Amino acid sequence: MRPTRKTATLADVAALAGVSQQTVSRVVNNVATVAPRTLMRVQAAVAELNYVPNRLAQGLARQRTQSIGFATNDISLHAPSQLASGIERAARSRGFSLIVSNVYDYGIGPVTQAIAALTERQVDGLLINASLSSADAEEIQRRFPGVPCVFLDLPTGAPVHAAILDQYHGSRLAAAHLLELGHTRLAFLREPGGAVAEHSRLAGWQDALAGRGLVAVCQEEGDWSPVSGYLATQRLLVSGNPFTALLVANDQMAMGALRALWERGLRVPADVSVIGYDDTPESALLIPPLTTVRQDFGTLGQRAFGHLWDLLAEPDQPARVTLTRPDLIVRASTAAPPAAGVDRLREALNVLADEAYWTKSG
Amino acid sequence: MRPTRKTATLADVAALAGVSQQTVSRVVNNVATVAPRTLMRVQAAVAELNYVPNRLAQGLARQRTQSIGFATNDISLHAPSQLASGIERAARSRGFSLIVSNVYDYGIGPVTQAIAALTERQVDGLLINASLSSADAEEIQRRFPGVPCVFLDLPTGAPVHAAILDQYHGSRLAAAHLLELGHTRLAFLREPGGAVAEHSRLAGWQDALAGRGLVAVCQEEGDWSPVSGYLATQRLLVSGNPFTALLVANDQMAMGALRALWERGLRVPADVSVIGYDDTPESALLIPPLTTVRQDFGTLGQRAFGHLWDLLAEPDQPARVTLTRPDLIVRASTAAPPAAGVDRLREALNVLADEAYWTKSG
DNA sequence: GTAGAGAATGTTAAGCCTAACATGGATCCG
DNA sequence: CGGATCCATGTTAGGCTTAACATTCTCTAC
Repeated sequence: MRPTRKTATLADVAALAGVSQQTVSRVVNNVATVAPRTLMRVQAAVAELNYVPNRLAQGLARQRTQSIGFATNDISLHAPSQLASGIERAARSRGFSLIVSNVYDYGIGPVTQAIAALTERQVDGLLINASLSSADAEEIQRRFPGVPCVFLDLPTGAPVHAAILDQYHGSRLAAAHLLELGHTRLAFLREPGGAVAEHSRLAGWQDALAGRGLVAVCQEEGDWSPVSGYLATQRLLVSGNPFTALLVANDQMAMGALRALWERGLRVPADVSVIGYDDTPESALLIPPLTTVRQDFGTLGQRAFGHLWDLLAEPDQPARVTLTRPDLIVRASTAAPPAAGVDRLREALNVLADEAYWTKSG
Repeated sequence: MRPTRKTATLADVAALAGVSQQTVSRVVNNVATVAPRTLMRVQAAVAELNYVPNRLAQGLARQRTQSIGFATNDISLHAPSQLASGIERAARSRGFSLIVSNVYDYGIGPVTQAIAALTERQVDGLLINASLSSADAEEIQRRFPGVPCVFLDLPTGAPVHAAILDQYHGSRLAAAHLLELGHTRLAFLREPGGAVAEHSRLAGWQDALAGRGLVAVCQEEGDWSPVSGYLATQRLLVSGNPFTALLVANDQMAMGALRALWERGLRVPADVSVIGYDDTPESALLIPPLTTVRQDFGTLGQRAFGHLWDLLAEPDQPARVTLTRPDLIVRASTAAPPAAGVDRLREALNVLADEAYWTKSG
């Protein structure tokens, strides 16, 4: 056994104070009554030895670790890092620690892996922020029985505990705004993997358009990064399907889009309207300020922890979904379509529109 | 005692396989030789019961938890979240988990608090990303003896283990670039708390200017956010001290600065040069693309974990600092000062320059 | 004066795992 | 054939804490 025992244990404190370990435990946890004299002696000993309970041993004995796991898409991204911050704040204020486990790929497998790393550590509960279908979420619940889970990115109707932003609603809002302005030729710059998730931002756009009998004139996929938005927009511009409005799955990609349009000499919103998603701190200061859908991930994180907290107290309650509806923030990047229609765009791009597709969707 | 024992333990596996716990432990940890027949029986039992070792118990027995703590400034910010991502990746690939603890304020107190939440959990080591002086770092080492620490934001000469970006060097680079272009009237938009840290970005600017006998024409402080950069730039513009170049402590604030200048009708870089710091994914796509200092926090995070990993294997090695020098990325937001000097700026702002200050610093 | 209640404290046995030592058998050698 | 050696496995004693029960002591009430 390693002899380098550096931190004091209950036994040390008990010996110094001349009481049993249990009494010290009672003092430290402030439980049951301890005689005032004893209390003082013990507190003095605790202070002198600088005693701090070992949470590992505590966890083993109590079968509660006061820690929660956060399995998330790459935490360096906007949403996950905001969430993490909110969760950590709420967790620590109640004595909980946060263990983070990145999900490195799409699909249920990588999520399960990430969660396994957390449950091994006996976390009391899980917060899961990964793009999952309703069925995936249920499968995960089954795979880790007895571990309270709150999901953060799910279809609204999933039969599990969830604290979610109604992204579908938000993206419908965005699309509706453009439709109301009179746009009929819309392009999508969708999120990665969005095509498969029924609650994706893409889905909201599609359904809003479908309500008017429209489909996207063209669409491309990005990876959330500004540069992917830039490149995808370039591809959209040369696709031969001119558009007067562009729906983008997040603000960072929208920023790249703004740049790509600017490089082609296209004015936003005079020639093309652009709408983003998230309302990052940058968005209001872009040129032009970006119309977008506001989501407050920090608050969502705190709320999600609150939900999990309830669940820890009463694990068998029926599945409950806390839904937060995002708001549309109308700024200066959207306007009515140009009177000249897509003429200017065509001209700027110097492309011949694909007439067949054109007539069909316009 | 709670009877809801859900996960299998070593004892369960041992009973099923008809061997001792120790033998199961040997199989699971792949240590010492086990007879092939026994091995198979045990593996079958492990698979059947879905046995996974309890890391809490393991940690208690081994006195090693295979977890590390990350004490950091608000993880929702650019640098911390990038760091966290890199650290988590490196850590998990070696079987370590990452516990995150936010530091909610400046100074050594909040850092100590954040760390305490981690050491209670018996983390094997610490990665600390908080703006600290050399003395603070030593104090922290003393406060948590026996816990290997690697610091991520320190003066270069600190006598502790550190993996740092030479921010001082980076900001000197930025200032030198502007000086070479011929600017003599420079303004600073510094980081929060920067005024007190000898290794701050502010310090690099100051020293570079001092090398030419210059001081900043005016300066303001931001909180890293784009909007703070916007507001601070507005204050700079009306301060009565015209400048031809603006040094900003991070790209997000620089973005706000760009906007503020644009609103006043000032062209970048024709009227004012702007230089940022970090090279965020957005920076290359701004209008104009931002000249900045590139820092790769993700890689730094991985490297820092590597450093800590070495330290875990051999805790008593002498303090070592891994220094990474950032690069200046010259894009389109910087150029020679306008021939007309600050006339255009004055005109745009319609202010009377404070002649006293003017003569002194110009 | 003594039963009974209640307060203050102690003792024991977990919680799940590993380290260190112990044992039993097979193998080998002179 | 006895003892040394090695392999495969078991036993015991922790690691640090808490839960559950046990004990002692002091009051109170009849």
